[in-house]
Amino acid sequence: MIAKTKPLAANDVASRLRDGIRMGRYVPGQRLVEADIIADTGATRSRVREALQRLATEGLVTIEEFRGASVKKLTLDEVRQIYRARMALEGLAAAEFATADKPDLKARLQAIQTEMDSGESTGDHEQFGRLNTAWHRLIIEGAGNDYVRAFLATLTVPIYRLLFSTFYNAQRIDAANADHRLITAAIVEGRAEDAERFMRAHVEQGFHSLSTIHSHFGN
Amino acid sequence: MIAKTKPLAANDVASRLRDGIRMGRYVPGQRLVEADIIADTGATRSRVREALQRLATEGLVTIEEFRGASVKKLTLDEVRQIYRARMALEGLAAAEFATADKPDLKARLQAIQTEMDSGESTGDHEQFGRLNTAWHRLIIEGAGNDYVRAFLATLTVPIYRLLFSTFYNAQRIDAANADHRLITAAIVEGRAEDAERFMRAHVEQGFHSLSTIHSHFGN
DNA sequence: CACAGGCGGATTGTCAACCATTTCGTCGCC
DNA sequence: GGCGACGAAATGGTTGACAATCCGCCTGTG
Repeated sequence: MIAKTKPLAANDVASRLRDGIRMGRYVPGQRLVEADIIADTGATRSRVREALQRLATEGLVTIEEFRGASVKKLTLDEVRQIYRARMALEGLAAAEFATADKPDLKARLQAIQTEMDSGESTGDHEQFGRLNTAWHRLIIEGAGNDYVRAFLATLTVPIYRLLFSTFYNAQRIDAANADHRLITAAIVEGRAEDAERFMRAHVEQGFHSLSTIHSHFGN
Repeated sequence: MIAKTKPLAANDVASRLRDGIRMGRYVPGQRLVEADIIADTGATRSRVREALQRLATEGLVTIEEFRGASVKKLTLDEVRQIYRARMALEGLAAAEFATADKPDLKARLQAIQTEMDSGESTGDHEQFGRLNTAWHRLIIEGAGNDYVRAFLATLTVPIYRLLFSTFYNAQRIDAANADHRLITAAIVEGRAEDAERFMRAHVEQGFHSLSTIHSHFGN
């Protein structure tokens, strides 16, 4: 990479805002005022506007005419739709990864799995959350489908905080890890159909656990 | 719609370019010069640039630094990835439509089906192409999942011309329509699993028919 | 005191002009 | 004919300005 002294490219501003939304620094419904972002990032207005446009096409923020950008609020039904799409796409990814001939990636998946197993009942939800995202991301990478990867990336961002909130229950962690074990084994052993079926069930289960907690879903 | 005297919004410019790419007015690899688009559409440069940026994030065009935008060339492997993603998402859409309680939409699907059946062996590939797109689009709409709809929209645009090229074979039309009949029946009768399985097989078959013709796939 | 209406600051939408940087064809020279 | 410099063309990006709109606040009236 090149170390530029330039202020900030539009991509950087977009990434920064994306992270801010993912990490909960910006809450749903909050307005993203151009001038504030300029003050924060030092980017020019055109850059900021371009970044906001990009986030809007990703569905992360909504732009209303003369009202500007605000972090998109998710309906429960929209969360459901996201999970259905994830079900189909991550299921596909698991199946493709299983049939792919990528021993090194499969070894890494197995490594993450054993790490999750070892720290399973410690109840460290933060560590499990990290391993969980790494596990999912590795499967997506293993599928080798860039379109699927891009779609899933945009699907995962708006529900990132919600994902973590489900793991505050130790029982849920154990259940999720049991799913993970099944899926990891199926992928490593090349059983594509099993991998897909288990992954779909896993994602669906994730939505059910989530919808029982659904607290914030503004209107 | 509102009849504005304004020149052209960025969205309009993007749609126009999208249609141009879909219809083959712009061929893969062709450069999209800002000044030409300005002359064509009457939009300002900022609009045009914004539109091109948007198309770039959609993956329709590639932007190289100081070289500008050009219509993206698709590798055969990329086409395969698109079809795999379509398989998963349209399969999901068929299943969701089957379980949904939308009698009017299902009736419209049946209507399109009978129209396709009636004109099946006439070999009118253009009409079949139109009905085919209407059929697929209706199923996506029937699923009621906006994320899936958006993803499939961006997936379908770059392969639109290729879709039509497979229908220049009357035999292929008959085979495709046989698939359609199975899927339509499954959706109308609410058999979600069948609808999904048949739709996945249908999309996969579409890729196979296409890959036997693969002539243009620059590099 | 309640409320309708207007006023002005704040924010966004849009454009035009400007300059730097790079690409690429062309022309002259060897 | 080949090669290098030059300049037009195209893009990347910034700045400033102005219009349109929203929203809080203030005032006048009943």
